[in-house]
Amino acid sequence: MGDDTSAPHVRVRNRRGEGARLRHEIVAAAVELLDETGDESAVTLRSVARRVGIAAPSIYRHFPDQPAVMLAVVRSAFDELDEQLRGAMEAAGDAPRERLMALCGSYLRFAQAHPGRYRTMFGGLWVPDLSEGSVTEDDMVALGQESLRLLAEALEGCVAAGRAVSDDVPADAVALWLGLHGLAHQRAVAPSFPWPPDIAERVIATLAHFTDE
Amino acid sequence: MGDDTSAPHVRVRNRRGEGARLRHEIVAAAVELLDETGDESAVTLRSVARRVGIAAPSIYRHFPDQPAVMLAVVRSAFDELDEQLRGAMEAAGDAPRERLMALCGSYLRFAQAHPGRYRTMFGGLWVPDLSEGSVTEDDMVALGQESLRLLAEALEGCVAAGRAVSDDVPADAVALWLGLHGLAHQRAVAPSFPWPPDIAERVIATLAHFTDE
DNA sequence: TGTACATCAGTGAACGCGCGTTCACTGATGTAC
DNA sequence: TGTACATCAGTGAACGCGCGTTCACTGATGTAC
Repeated sequence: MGDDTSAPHVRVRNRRGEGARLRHEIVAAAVELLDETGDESAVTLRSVARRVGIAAPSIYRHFPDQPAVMLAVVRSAFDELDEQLRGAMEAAGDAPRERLMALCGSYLRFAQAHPGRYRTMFGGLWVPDLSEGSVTEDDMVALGQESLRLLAEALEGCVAAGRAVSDDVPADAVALWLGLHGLAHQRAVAPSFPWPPDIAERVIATLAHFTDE
Repeated sequence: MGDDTSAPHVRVRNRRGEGARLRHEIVAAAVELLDETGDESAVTLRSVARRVGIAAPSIYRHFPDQPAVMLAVVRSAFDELDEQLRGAMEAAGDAPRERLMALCGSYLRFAQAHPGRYRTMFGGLWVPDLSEGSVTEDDMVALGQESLRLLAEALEGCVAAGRAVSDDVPADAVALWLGLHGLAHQRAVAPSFPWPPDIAERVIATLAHFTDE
């Protein structure tokens, strides 16, 4: 398990103009390593290169340095989460409470399906030294914003329809997200904890302030 | 900042029978490094040795290997958290709701005062390869239990006094702890996030299911 | 239609570094007689 | 009271490793004429 010897993997070199494909392969391989090991320090330029089947220096044709690869990994993970959340909301139809529940369920499912990625996205440890290097503060601030926005929107929908109460929707959306995050994160870190079976519903229903009927 | 050259620091060698003192110095230095860098991968045997002012191999007189040092660090962090929580509850007097609020406030304060330590305690990344090495699964299961127990106890006190409602105190205690953890963790990771000023009270009061008056 | 050439994708060898760990050791401190 | 000796706390040099990164390069692919 986690054995690199399984993939000598003769690579076909990309044609001219298609070199950018390698960029995607690099990010995909890094995501694989993250999911398999659950440890961002296992995502090194050399391990990624081995996984892709290229020489390590080839990565420098596509990324300025190692933190840039990690940023691309985290970006793609957030993109995937956002996409999954939007898909779940669309599939849920128009009933506001069901939409919110679908959103929350989808969020938790993402974290359970990809614990290593989730932990890295929100773990804060991959964050590079911002004072130097290729990654800037601006690269990072926007990252978690979209999922929180969707949550606030769904909660607002419930409030508008009288299915939930709130004196401050943005603040309650943050509170709800914190509950989701606490559960998602801790489940990713300690899956063997004796979780109460209804813990997700308990957290969500409470923080959403659903009305009774 | 974070410059090791500042401490050449002539050490006085311990007398016979007092060698165990070095053990505490090692753990304390590791905790310092963790608090300063916020990065558990900065806690290496060599960096700890530099900080203490000893040669790296000296650590092996007191710990079997590197993961054992990390375990000792995390253990001591949990002990400190438990102690702080108990102190806060004692200082809070007998009113159950005030006791619970003091407990939650103390928990959040610990995380804000030591973000690096908090992230490491609950981040799950320092966890060594349990299949080999000196750290066993038993070493780990008990770690977060005590603070959760205190929380359940305080919540039960509120319910018994009619200051909170719950159909399942242990489960609601877990839910409350998840909210606290989500807030504590995310604040440690992203302090620059625009937190609503009353976010802590909002999370706690909601998940505690306080009764109205 | 042929050919010289620029470009592009990727390589192989090497660098210096910090790491965990091992080994045989040193020298001060206490103790048995 | 003196001294030989065991023990204890800690050391210095060395090992092999994987890492990020640099450098000069190779050879296939497309393009200008």
